[in-house]
Amino acid sequence: MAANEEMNYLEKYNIEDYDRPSVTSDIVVFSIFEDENENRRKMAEGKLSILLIRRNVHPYKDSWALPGGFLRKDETMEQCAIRELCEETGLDNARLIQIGTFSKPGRDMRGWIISNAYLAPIYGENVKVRGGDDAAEAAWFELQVEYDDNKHIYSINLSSRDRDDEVRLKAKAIVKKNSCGMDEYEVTDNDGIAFDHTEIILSAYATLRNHLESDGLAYELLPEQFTIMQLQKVHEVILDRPLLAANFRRKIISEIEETGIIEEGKAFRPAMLYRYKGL
Amino acid sequence: MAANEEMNYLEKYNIEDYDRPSVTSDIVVFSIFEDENENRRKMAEGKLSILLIRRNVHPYKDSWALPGGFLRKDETMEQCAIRELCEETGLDNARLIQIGTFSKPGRDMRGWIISNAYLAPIYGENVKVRGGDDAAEAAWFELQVEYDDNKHIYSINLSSRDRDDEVRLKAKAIVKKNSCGMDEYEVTDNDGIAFDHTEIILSAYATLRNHLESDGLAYELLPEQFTIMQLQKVHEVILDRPLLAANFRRKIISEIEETGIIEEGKAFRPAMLYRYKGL
DNA sequence: TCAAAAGTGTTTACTATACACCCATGC
DNA sequence: GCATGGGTGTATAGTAAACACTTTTGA
Repeated sequence: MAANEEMNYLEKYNIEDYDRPSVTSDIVVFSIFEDENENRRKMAEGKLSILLIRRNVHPYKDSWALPGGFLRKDETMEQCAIRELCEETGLDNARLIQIGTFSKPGRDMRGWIISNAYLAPIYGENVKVRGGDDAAEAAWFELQVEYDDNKHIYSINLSSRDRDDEVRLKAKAIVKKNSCGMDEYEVTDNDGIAFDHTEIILSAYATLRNHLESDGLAYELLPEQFTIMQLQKVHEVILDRPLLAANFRRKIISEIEETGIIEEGKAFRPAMLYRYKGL
Repeated sequence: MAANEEMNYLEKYNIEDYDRPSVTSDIVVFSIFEDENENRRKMAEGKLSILLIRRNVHPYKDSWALPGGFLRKDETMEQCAIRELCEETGLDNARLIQIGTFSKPGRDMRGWIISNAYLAPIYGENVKVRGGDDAAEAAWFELQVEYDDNKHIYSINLSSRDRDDEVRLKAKAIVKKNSCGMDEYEVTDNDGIAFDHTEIILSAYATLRNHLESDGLAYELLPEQFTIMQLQKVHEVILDRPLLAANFRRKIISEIEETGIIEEGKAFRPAMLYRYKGL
């Protein structure tokens, strides 16, 4: 009886009667690339970078944007993000962390479009990036974030890697608590970053820093086998401060294990390679 | 020129061409209610409770569900959640924490509907709850969550407060890591909880525990002025373990301040009332 | 007087931090 | 030899946990 009634109801129910938004995922793909090394005695420094695509369609044609795309009917939000990430990088086993929902009315001039944003830390050394259908090209940008503690202003600088013509993008944003106590970024200056992607990048950066130690994200940015110093450099680049090697070793030694393999070819004492125990 | 070209493009662009989901917010409203006190010498114990509504429309007619509703064109996702919370409780200044996106195909038999879920810890002592348009009634349910460490199974028990006929809801779920390393709940048993709301409640509970200390959520569950022991009871109920009063006091004393007012009327030494300094 | 919370003091263990020191390597 | 990272030891400071003890209240 009740089941019958329910079936009747569902048949009459037409979801088209209500206004609906388009839903997208945007992904902030992080990777760390080693600089060219001028001094053989020193370890290479790394730069935190994110993947951007240059749009070849309107709106924001020729601007740089985060990779992402529309949610399809047969997939979850995460699967959508994984699919987009895979289209862009070929990687299909990355870890994704949800950053939040971006839904401010007017954020996309094409209409009512909301975005669920994710971050994906990857080891990008061997990854070939390629643009999707609405992108002319994809490129890595070194990310530099500065924070003015007094004015609560974040400045971000992005500069392209591996391109003949260097591209530089800049933006500034003020952090505020919104009406329900969440951090929110209000962009005040923007040079070359499409949509509200500055806010998404800043949120992703904050989430990456917060989840770095508690969630083992640093290991995603390294190959499966790595030295402790490589792991330390990842932490240093993301936390943006130097760490003491002796203390760092003791702190993380319990969550990694020796591979037995010893690194060769460096102009200093060779190090053991470790792997993540996976908590 | 370029601006003109962009305008032309946007005019031709028809967002209706693409398939779109309906988007809702669901809110897990937490509150702690003191039990009746049989012993005047003891402080009342509290029970963690959540707010559910009984659906009076299909699907899941007569089942209990989380309050929530459809996203409107002129609001953000958070504003949608605030609006729904206000409709249900009259509160318009609660803190909301985003739990995540629930988007599994088929999660709602009415069609393609995805949900962004939030949690809202509130001080509910004086709040009158009422159902919205698709709800026959709203009621508080005491929430009890148990975890089997070996089998990775969560059991949740909900039992109604302040109702003539006691309602009991139950469910079990297995925790797994999904393909991108996030925790996911797979419901194995369910008695009376609508949609995938068991998963949402479990995610909310985990988020509440995780953010309790780092984010000052405990203060949302108390009136503006409170004793340290009241604050400790909130922590104890949520973390589900006893704490030592002497240590707890020292741990949180730096984030609260004295009001100067001293509690009266208890059958034991009166306590200072404090307020949250707000980090 | 008594039970229970309010509040202080103290001991012990653990963790974070800083730094001194030796080792191993390629140039 | 020497600069640099690899790795160990150790002293100090701060925090967390456990517990003993005194104070204050209403019944």
